[in-house]
Amino acid sequence: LSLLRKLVANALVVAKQPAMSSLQQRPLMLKTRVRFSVTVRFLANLPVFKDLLKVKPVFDKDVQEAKTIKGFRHFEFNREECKVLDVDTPDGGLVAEFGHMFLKEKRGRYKGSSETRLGVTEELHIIKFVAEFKHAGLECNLEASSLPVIVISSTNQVLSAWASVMWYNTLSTSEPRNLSLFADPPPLTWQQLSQVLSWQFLSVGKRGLDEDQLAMLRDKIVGDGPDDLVHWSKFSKNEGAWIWIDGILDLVKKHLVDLWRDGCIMGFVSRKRTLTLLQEKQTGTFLLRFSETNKDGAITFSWVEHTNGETHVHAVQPYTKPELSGMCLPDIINLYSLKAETNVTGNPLRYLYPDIHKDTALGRYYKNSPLSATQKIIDGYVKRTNIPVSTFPTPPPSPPREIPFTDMDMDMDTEISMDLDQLLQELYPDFFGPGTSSQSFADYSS
Amino acid sequence: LSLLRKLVANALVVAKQPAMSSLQQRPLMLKTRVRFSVTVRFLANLPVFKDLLKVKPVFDKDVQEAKTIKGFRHFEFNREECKVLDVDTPDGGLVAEFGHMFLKEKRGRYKGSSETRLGVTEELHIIKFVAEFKHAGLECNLEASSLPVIVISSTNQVLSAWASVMWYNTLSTSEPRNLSLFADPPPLTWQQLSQVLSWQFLSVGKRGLDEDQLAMLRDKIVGDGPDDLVHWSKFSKNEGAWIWIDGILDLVKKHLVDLWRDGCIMGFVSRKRTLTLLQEKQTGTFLLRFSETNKDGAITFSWVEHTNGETHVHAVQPYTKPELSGMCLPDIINLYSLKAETNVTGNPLRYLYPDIHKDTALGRYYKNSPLSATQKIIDGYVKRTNIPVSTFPTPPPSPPREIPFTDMDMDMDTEISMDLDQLLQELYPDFFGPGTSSQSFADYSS
DNA sequence: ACAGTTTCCCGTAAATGC
DNA sequence: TGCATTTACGGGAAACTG
Repeated sequence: LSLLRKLVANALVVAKQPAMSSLQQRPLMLKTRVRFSVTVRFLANLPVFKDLLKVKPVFDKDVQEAKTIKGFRHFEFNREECKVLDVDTPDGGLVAEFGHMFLKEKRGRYKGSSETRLGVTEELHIIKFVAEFKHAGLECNLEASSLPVIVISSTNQVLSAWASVMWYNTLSTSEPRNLSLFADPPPLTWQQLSQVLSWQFLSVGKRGLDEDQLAMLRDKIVGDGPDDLVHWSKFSKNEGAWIWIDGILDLVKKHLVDLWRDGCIMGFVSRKRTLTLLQEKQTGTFLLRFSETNKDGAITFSWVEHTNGETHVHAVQPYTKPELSGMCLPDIINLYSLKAETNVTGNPLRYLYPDIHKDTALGRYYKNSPLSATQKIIDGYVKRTNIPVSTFPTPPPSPPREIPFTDMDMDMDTEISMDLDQLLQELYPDFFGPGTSSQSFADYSS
Repeated sequence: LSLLRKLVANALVVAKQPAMSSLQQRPLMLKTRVRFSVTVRFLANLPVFKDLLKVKPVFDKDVQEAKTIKGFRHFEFNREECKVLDVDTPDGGLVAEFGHMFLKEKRGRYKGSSETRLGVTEELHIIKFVAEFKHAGLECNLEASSLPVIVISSTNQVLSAWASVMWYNTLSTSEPRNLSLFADPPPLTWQQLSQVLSWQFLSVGKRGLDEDQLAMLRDKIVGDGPDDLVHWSKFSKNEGAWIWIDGILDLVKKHLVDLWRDGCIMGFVSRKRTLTLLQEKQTGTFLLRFSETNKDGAITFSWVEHTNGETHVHAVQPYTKPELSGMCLPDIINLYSLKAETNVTGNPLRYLYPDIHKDTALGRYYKNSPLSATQKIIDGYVKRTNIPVSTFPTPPPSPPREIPFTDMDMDMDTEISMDLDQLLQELYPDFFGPGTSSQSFADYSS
């Protein structure tokens, strides 16, 4: 999520007449000590007022919350500055642009006795633009308000600030501006939240979430509670859904935009459903799904194998962002190999679910193109590629496990995994003996 | 290279008596807008003076160069501040510590008519500490000078600043302090430079450079000129030796400290010498050498192969820092495999030059330990490793080429490589036909 | 002691200046 | 215009602070 650095106040409103402002009701995000610019536009397009209107930005003017919410932070601009509204060249309106502005915190937070206490990314601030208008004995005050602003001091707060943005935006389509929204934040219906989440993927990856993906998310986030409501604290808290989804959004943005846009990634599918879907398909059918445990975004592929009348579904250890920096997912899929002790190697991945040949689905994304593959020597050096290899997993697939957010906890999750490993060891002791996988390639010329 | 952030002025000298200062003659590096601290210590250990000495740091006081060298930058401290010398708790000396200081550039460079023009990392500045001493009618001025200071504004200048530091330090062991050193910088003898370079490796990797390594560097840097002198402009310029060596230092620091410290890396060996050394050894003998073309530090391995009475020496495409972040060099060596069309795979690397088995030399650094390799499934996921693979390079090794810095130029170098490829293609057309290296693994279950 | 919050600063990219 | 130098700021980590 890149920071919004351009704050545009579209309206300068005549005092006491809060007309206009057909603004989208979205809060903005500003980082202290980072430059931004604001443009104020006088919507009444009257060049007559030229040179008569002096505008000045004021932070949190008349904001009640600043004096009632305990610990509410105070900020100020780097400089006190007035600007005269001038004619905008293209369309002739009156504008003033404040450039090179930044925000710094003023010492002395409000230490009221109020019981409400907000996290910094739950504080909603306002930038007001005030202007005096004096002409021919007439005198009146003009005021225009920016959208609500969330002020952060570090990029590590973008995550939770963005959660606030989404929550506020969704609720503000129905309610009027409420800067105390997070003092007692209303829940969202799943219908509302799912739409917002889908938009995030649309915005980052040019494709929203489909019914199946949303259904999986609904199971994880809402569970089978009595109602369809998602509560703010549950959504935004450390182990909540948002941190996980945001990690995936970032993963998509950095490494999977094309694949996601073209619908190659099923992504949000439970293990259980993966099993159900794949076991009916032919050997070599695989699908891509996001890790449900990795908080930083990770993706794995699962594939099905029918041998000797048995059906196995396997899933590879999820790939993380640093790993995908080394090799893109299509190449990984293209090169992935299984290795048995007998040294027979092969790629178990053949058809992207439901039945599209992997080269048809992903061929256009391969970086290791056949062309460059013909060059075995470059600049006198022997070329090389990394081949992702697993040792042949003949044990059956792990039993599916569901991890609803409602009760999710990393420690518990780890324990489940341990039990699972133990179970596997009991069922298939042969596969857990002392192995030699890292040495079992035939030694060269031996 | 991490920035030196602690500037310690050990001496406060009575005016006109530049005694003491058994300081190492090393310039320091300071970055504008980055905090540092200075401690001034009054070496005459007399607590009698307590509360009588007020010290104040002044930047470039009385520095002639600031007024004679064209474009010389001016700086000032973030605040004017005097401090009273106080008793230092442990040893009873008089000290004042200036913390939270930083430097910012003052507008208005000196635009003298002098013909000398220095790069910013060639400017040598001074911080002086001045004190007035008044007692019983007596009055005198005390002054102490810091070591020379190189002021940079970005970490991208550390590279060339460090070159200046080395040059200055080497020359200052014989000459007195000379802030105009780089106006007409004297050359260093190879003897001097080689010692400095060896120190860099000692400092970064706990092991200096041996005779063979220095001989190779001498060939590259001095060539076979009439004398042993290395000139500043040649050393520090963009295509000079330092940028290349610094890239290697950084590579060692980030990914190869252990290997370097234990002497596993021959590193500075020419291609020609690599050929000579390896062709006498048994098949599977390899050595590690740094890339001579990659400016950001890269390492490759060369190995020898005797088959059918022919001897071939091959070198793998060099590994860069980002690649080594994904897998450490010992693991790469341990897992490296050659692949022929017949699907026979194997690791051609067996003995670290001269004849140490690779597991003996590198085994302790393997991250993919046999223990973890026994686990084929983790948390229900199939484990995986990346195996670095090359397609069998049957053509003979590339003809050795020497790249002396004296005439080195990247463009030319690239052309040489192109010619080399063309040559290889003419000699061994079979190996440049349409290949299938990325698909030639047997397809799973086909 | 600790968690939420801010500062610090490297390293890269972009902007600026000459 | 190109190169030298500075600024900008994301991101990770340390420092702060109640």
